[in-house]
Amino acid sequence: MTDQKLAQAHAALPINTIQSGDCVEVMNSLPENSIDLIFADPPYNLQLKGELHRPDNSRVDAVDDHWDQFSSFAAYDRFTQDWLKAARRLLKPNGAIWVIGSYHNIFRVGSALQNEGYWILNDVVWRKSNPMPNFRGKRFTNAHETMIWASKSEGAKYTFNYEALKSLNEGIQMRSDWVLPICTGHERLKDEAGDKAHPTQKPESLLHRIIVGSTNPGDVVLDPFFGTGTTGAVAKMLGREYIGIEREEAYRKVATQRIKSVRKFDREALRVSTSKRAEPRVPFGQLVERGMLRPGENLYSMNNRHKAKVRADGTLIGDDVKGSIHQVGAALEGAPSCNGWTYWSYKRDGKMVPIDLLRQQIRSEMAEKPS
Amino acid sequence: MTDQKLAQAHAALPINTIQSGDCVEVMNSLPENSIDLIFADPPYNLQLKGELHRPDNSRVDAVDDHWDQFSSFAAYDRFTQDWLKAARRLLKPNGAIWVIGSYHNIFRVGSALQNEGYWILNDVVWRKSNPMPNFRGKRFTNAHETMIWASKSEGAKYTFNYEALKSLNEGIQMRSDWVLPICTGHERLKDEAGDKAHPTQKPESLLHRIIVGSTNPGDVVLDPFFGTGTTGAVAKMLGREYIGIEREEAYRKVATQRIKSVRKFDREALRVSTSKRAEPRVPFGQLVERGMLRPGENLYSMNNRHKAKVRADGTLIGDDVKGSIHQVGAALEGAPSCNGWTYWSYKRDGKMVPIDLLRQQIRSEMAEKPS
DNA sequence: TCTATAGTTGAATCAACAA
DNA sequence: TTTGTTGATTCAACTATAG
Repeated sequence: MTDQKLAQAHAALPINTIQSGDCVEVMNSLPENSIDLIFADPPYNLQLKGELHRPDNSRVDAVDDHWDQFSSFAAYDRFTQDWLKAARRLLKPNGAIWVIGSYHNIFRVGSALQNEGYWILNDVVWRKSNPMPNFRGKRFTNAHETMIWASKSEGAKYTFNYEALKSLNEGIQMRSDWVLPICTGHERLKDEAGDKAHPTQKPESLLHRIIVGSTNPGDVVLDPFFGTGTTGAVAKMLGREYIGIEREEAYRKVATQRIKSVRKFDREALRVSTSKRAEPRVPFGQLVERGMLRPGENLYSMNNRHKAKVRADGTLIGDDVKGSIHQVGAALEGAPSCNGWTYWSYKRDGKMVPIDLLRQQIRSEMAEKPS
Repeated sequence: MTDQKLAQAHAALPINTIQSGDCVEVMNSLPENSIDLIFADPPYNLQLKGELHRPDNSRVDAVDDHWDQFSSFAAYDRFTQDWLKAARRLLKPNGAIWVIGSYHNIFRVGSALQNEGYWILNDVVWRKSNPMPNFRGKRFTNAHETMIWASKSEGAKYTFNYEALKSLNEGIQMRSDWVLPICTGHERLKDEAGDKAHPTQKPESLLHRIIVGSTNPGDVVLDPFFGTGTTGAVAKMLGREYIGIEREEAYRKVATQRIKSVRKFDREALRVSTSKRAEPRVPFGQLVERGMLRPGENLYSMNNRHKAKVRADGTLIGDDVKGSIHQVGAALEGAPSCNGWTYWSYKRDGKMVPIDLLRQQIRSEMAEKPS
């Protein structure tokens, strides 16, 4: 499309503004088939009950905002269907949508997307490198969120910048799981009181990948739950146009200020923080789970003076001691610490084999196809 | 539960067998509230040709002859609702279910779970270390599958072997993303022709983690889509009982053969790390009764900022506060709660000794001579 | 200016038991 | 069923302070 035609098409749209009001009403007021990409971070309907404290007795600041309250799944489903319908009307035939959520809501969202005629292209998992732990030890650390990427309909020619994503990933095809840190530090916006401006601000790195991967420069990106405007900020950096919709004035204010201070990237700045991968940590338990060592099997110390039995949970049990490979090794040697990986061997065909060889085997498998 | 009672409860169940037939029919023929864990890997090919059947064994309306998205989803939803309903009837009140799927079906499954009254505990991502690449470069490498872990209902006391899973992960709390390789090599079962016996055989490592984490030895694990019996094989290894249901005779045959050759791990190897919660409760007053602490003696807080006096009835009295070791600790710290066992120390020979050591002493005496 | 240590925080459906 | 008591439980980053 020429610049002139592009300008014409954009003229009917409130490009690079934040609209106030209900997202469905605002979306219905915009022209159909006009948007290239929609990114949506809808309320998750967390349904939190009481308070939660950390083991040090500090209180967890929960997401208890009014906008996350729904009376039932049915009410949440109606809300979801309404905004997805309005969003789909806006999308160009070859446009696409990304929606992010957690297990509280993502299954409702995914079903609604399918029901409304969207065509799911991938679900992508955001694996958080620094999630909040499960303080009471009652469940798994909630260490990821799920994003759904869908085209307007089956067979649509959606945008996918395969090579750009591949180069973002050190030359390897981008996978459906992305390891990225949560939004903290200077990136996390604060209000006048110094508290977080928004309870669920998303990291720019996430939007960077999405916008680079599924739009081209000049495309229009709409975010119906704009919040503090991460979508707008990243879109502007990357030379895309944005339209935000946000009900809360406080959020609109913060977002406006934020985006104003964003500069469009020059080519040089377009590099992405590619954190160097450390050697992946391999838990000993994985050798057991994967059947490389069998529960009940004996391990033998390097000096052949001690032995210990492997248990199903990846701990060892020796004479009067049990614990990790490191703990048991240290206890048997009367040493303050011990590297269990180099201390223990197992027997195969009458020969002693260091368990560290098994770790190396796992590491080499992981190294072939990193994230 | 005693061994005798366990045997009685199991008598009504076809323990350690593979039932043939439609999973809904078979499940409805089993006694309610009898199963500890259900693992399900349901079919998820929505375009599949007539594989879906209702409880009455009638085929779900043709998906292949007149392709229609909505009727296809509706049919899959009915199928899902039917088997989830039958499964929930079977579960003990504190039982749990795991279901695995991909973006094609997992959103339907997750919504159905919530609609049927299950309570989602986590969604867990299986991050494949060696997935098949996306050859055409049109989407992201599909590098994960999603599992949903749910209890029978909200508030149920599901089994979660927190410490065992933490041990499997080298002492760090297990996260909701699991990095495990797909099933290949010797583990991948072949048919007579040398082709893979089943298209979606799951790795044993996956089931190892699930069964160690959410069952105890002797528990009954049911798999309504048994396939080549990974669930049964791992359950047997880990000293759990299994019930498989499978329509296809070819799969039943492979699974039977496979499970026969599996050896159960020895008893000691099956014992896993347990949490402190499982240890017997010791009233603080017992330390006073036994003369380990004298009435009138002072206890000192961990941070050495507070002290309190022990009274003959096992309560403490500090400045303006009296009550249990926990209540006084909480009051002095201005905290909502406090674990008095780890908060207080006493003095012996000029040194501070945590009172928790005295509790451990009592516990070890109890272990020697169980009442 | 650097290093070491202590403190803070993040979309969270986060207890069990006895009276 | 409700209420009160006991007591178990955290990981990675970033920020602020002290030395």
